[in-house]
Amino acid sequence: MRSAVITSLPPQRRPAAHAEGELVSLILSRHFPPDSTLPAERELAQQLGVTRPTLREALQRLDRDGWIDVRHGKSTRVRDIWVEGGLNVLAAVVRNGGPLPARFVTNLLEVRLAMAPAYARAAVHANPTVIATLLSADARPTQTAEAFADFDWRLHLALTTASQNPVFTLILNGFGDLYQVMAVLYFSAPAARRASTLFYDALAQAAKKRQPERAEKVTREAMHHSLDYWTKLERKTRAQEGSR
Amino acid sequence: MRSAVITSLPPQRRPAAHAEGELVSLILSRHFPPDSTLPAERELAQQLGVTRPTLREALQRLDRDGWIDVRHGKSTRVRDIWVEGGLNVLAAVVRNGGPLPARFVTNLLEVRLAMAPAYARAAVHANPTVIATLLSADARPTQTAEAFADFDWRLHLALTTASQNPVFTLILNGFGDLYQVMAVLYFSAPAARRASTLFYDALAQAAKKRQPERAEKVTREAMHHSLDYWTKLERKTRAQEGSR
DNA sequence: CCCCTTGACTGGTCAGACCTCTTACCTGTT
DNA sequence: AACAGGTAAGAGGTCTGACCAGTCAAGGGG
Repeated sequence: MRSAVITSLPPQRRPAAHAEGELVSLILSRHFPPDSTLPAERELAQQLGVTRPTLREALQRLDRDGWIDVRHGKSTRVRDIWVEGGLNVLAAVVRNGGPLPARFVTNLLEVRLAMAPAYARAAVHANPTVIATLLSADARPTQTAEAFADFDWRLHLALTTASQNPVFTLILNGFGDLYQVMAVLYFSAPAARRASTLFYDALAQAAKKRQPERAEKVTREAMHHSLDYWTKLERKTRAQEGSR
Repeated sequence: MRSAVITSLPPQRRPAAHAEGELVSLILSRHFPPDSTLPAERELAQQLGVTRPTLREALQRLDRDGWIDVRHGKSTRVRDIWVEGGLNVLAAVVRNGGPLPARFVTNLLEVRLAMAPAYARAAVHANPTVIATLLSADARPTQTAEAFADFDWRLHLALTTASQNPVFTLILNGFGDLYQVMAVLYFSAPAARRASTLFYDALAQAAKKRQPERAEKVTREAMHHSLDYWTKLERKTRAQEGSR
């Protein structure tokens, strides 16, 4: 790309992406604290080195995600994302390497623990064969963390779809990007892979026998188990470095 | 506002809002079916009666919400929102009066049933006094559907905040707009208001006595009850009109 | 036959002008 | 002195038309 001589320049975000990323960073770093007000667009555009139309495209996206509140006539206000934001902020924070809440992964696992049993049950109730097929022996992931992460994600997505409740799918989509990242971490532990394999077996059984309640139960146990596992692992890690 | 002489003109959306709304409608009506491709921006802008920069702002927002997939060089693709969309599509669909999935409210109530017990428990565990205060007698809503809807929404929001798990809050924010709309409908039934009052009492008790498990239990029962109630009501309505 | 060039098509960005809404301040009236 | 109205500054919203930059497939050279 470009003159191909200069090789190792950073990815070089395009202007709009640059502006957006920069703003997110500035907000996360509290350079623009919540409830403060952003500089006027003309000025801000100049500061970020983009033109106003470009800046505005970025602002529109940020507004939609809940980072800011732009309204005609008034000056743009910075919102408190953790209070007023939408699910998209998660992905954005991760993309920009911002500081996630300390127990962030735990939080995600808690939410999953709350939802997964419900959609697993509904899925087995409404569409057991699809689940059974997906969990059949030959579709199982190989023994690598990446393969497991991918399979696990697809499984949950399939479960929400099969559950006939699109809201579950929409919520899950909000996690998307991070799920895989954190899942690779999680599945890098052999014990985690073993535990999940057992879960898949149990769920496959429940699906084959068309037992929604059983599916709900095994899912809850599995989600609970992974949450516990992560909590312990986190405690251990924190103890041995004492960071952040 | 304005010359104040002409009174009943439709709200008259501004160009950007118009373009966005129009596109959403066209997608929902399958004029632009999922996985199809949108006309080029220059052409589309002309068709919608806006200029390209304006159209692009709308496109950026739609992209962020998961309606479309715009990528440099390729032509913009329409996504299947119910599969690839984010939580924001809910609000957008409602705003544009699109056809919601048939059992839509039921779906929302199911999700709430899955999550509310979890965050109620966490909230009472981490922050019982806040909950108790919020539920104290003098803060209770008056006997109108609107007051109940508002109070109920604020309660759930407060619970997620107090739960110390921001992910719950972010998810809930995604519902926001619709929650209130559907809640007013729900609470227009006196029986629903009575049931919720009992739930508030029980939750207040659990908070005062610092019993997370009890909070979880009463919340689950209450959510279950409202789901059942709605399901029956829906069945009745459907039976007597046989519409859609 | 394959590779690479090239051009047409699509989105991305720029520039600066002008429109519209919000607000606070400054009038003139009561 | 208090209030209603007008007014202008400053913010976002939109328009114009030109040019930049990816993508992909058709066509020409090795």
